[in-house]
Amino acid sequence: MARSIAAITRRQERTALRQDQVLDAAEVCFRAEGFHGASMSRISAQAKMSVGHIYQYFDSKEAIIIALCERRFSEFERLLLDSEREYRSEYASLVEAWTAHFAWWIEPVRAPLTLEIMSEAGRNPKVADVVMKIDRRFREIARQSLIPFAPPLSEEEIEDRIEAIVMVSHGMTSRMTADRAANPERLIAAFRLTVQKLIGS
Amino acid sequence: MARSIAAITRRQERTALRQDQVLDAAEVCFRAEGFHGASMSRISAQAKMSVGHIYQYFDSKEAIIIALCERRFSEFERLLLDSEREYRSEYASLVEAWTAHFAWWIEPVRAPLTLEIMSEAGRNPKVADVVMKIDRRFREIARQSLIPFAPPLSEEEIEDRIEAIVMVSHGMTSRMTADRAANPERLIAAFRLTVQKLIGS
Amino acid sequence: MARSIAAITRRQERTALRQDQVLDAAEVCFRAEGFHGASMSRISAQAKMSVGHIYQYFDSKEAIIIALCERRFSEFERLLLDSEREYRSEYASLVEAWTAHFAWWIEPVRAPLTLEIMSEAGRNPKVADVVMKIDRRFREIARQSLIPFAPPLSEEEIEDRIEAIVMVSHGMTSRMTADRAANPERLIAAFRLTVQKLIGS
Amino acid sequence: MARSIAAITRRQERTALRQDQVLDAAEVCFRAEGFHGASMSRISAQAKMSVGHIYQYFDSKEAIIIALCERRFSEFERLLLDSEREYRSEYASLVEAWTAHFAWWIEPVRAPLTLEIMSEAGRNPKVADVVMKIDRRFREIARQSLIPFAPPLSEEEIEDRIEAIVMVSHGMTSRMTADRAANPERLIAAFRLTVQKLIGS
DNA sequence: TATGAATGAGCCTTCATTCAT
DNA sequence: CATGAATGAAGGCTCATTCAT
Repeated sequence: MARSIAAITRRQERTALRQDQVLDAAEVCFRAEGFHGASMSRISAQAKMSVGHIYQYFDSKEAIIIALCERRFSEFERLLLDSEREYRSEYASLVEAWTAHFAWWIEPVRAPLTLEIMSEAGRNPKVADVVMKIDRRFREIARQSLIPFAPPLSEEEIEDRIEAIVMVSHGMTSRMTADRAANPERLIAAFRLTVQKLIGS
Repeated sequence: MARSIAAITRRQERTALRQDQVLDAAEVCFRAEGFHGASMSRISAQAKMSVGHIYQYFDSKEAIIIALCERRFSEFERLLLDSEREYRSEYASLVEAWTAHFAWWIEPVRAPLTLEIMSEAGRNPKVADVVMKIDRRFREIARQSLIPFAPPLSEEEIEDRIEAIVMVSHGMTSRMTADRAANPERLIAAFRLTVQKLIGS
Repeated sequence: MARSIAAITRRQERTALRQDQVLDAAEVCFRAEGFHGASMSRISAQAKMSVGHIYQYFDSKEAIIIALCERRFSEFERLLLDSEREYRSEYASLVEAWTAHFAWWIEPVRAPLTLEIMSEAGRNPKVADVVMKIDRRFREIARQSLIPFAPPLSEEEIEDRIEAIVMVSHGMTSRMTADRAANPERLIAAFRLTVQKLIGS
Repeated sequence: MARSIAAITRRQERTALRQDQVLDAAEVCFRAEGFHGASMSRISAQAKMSVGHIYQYFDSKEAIIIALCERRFSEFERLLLDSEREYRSEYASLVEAWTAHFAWWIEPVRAPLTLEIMSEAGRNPKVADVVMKIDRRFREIARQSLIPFAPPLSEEEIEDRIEAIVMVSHGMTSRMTADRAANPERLIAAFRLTVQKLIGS
């Protein structure tokens, strides 16, 4: 029995490993060719697995897309939670924490796929759901961080500020992707400035 | 002779008409399925033209994509130029003018395709070129509008502000596309707030 | 009435002119791309006529192919007849006359299309008919030229020699086309040698 | 391990089998419609394989054409080598050996495709390369066979004779293809006559 | 006479997915 | 568990031909 449980666990681990192997490959392909441009056969080559084998871990190409979105956002969520504890209700610290988070988003290997996800969310409800989930999650956390500054701010003012920050962060991703010449540091500087202005006293 | 000139003119008009007919159809299809998801045969059905006929006006599907990007951006440029004259160096007027412009961007029929364009720009240099052109154009205009506020602002501070505004505007498009539940008015309110904070005294 | 006849004549001349214009263009295109590879639209561009206009002179692309074959062979026939009178029953003169004729065939602009015609004749009965006609015509003439040498040759021996000469001439065309490095003069030398050996005493 | 090797071998055999299946079908189609007239879908029907499957064995239609040329010529080369040993420096034997070889070429299922290959070689460098290779190969062998007759012949005279023989052989193919009424035996008789005259004492 | 706009069938190729091994 | 052979629909694009002007 105990042995059987161990076996099951081992199997699950292997499955998780294989899935990541596929997702890593898919990420590379999707980044280079987009969701529609990438092909299962190229993904399988990149993953060094046979096509048939991939279908043992994912029902369809779309399932890979969804899983990739989820993985992407759960990484971000982990990042968010890790640093949440360190937030103090100090203005400077908050600005820096957010700046750091969104710097993560625009790392050149990340931005293009994120944008592809947002674009796909406009057509594919499943993708839209994943996006909406992380969006809500981030706003909760952001709200908690902003409440210490609340006294002078109405609830609505807080929401506007959060929306604004979400928008700039999306915008960074977009600029980073669309403009080969974009300078990440400049984008981050502009981001920091915006956040400062928005939550500054 | 006069007749021949008239004939040529008429032909040019018809060509322009047909091209627009294709671009309109392509816009609908691309919005619904993305650049790569849409098929020439569906575009041709939407345009009520035969596939072959479309190829008399555009060399390839990619050429349609490029033309669509250009059309999109030239509309925006016209909007920009039309209102440029009305800018006064009044703070309120400037904020409102910009808010109006970017409200144009996020009209629900427009945003998804814009995001698709940005995403495609990350892979397709030709699309990236078109995007870069309009980006530069907008920044020039924005710079002129911001100069009256310049005294207290260094050149670098102006550039940061422009970059920030560009980012929020991209972010509006992204949010509008990815979040079916997004409320345009809220997005615009957040946009206005950000601009106010950024160029406010 | 007389005027009407003149008008008709003029029209016929114009028609012939136009047809040649098309055939010249088709020859260029067919040489470069083969019968199937060449397109009516490219032929029309080369001919500096509209597609529709071409269809006023030829019923179909196939009709152009047939007409081209006929023109090719009637040129050759004219060449043949022109020099027939000069044949004397002298051995040297005959060899030289034939060598000259077949040198005409392998001029680099001519050979590839001839081979294409032979290949097409294998599938297209109409083309085969044209080929057969010129073949018969040539053999008649050749037979007349060989009769002076007849005394020592049986009818069958004459036919074998003619067949052999026809074959070498086809072979020149094939070699000239398929081997970019082929040296026309060497081919002609080999042709002359063969003819000498065949009809030599 | 042994099993794995056996498996690999079996796979290779199957691959070779499938490739031949495709080449056989392509040969039938190309013979009937030419390289450019034949369609992949018709080839796939003839091969009783799906189109997609064919593309697992050949990169493109052109690759099939090339492979077919190579197969054709390697069959001929094998024929050549097989009988090379039997050559004796006897005149009669040589004439008969060559006659037999070239009789192989003009078998009715073979000639049309050979001619198509020669025609295609005029446009397609890859095909031209294959043709040139077999041509060189044949000439080497022919040269060796002729050397015993060399004493009275200069090197140049040998080359002329070889060229002549090559030409007649191409010519047989051309005649066989273009003239439905051509009698193979007559063509072979004419071929034999030519060879006799050329290498006869 | 002359144009080229218009058609849609057909081209080569690639695709996501299934299944025998 | 793992492979890749197999499918055939669908992809972008070109074609010969017709016809309104």
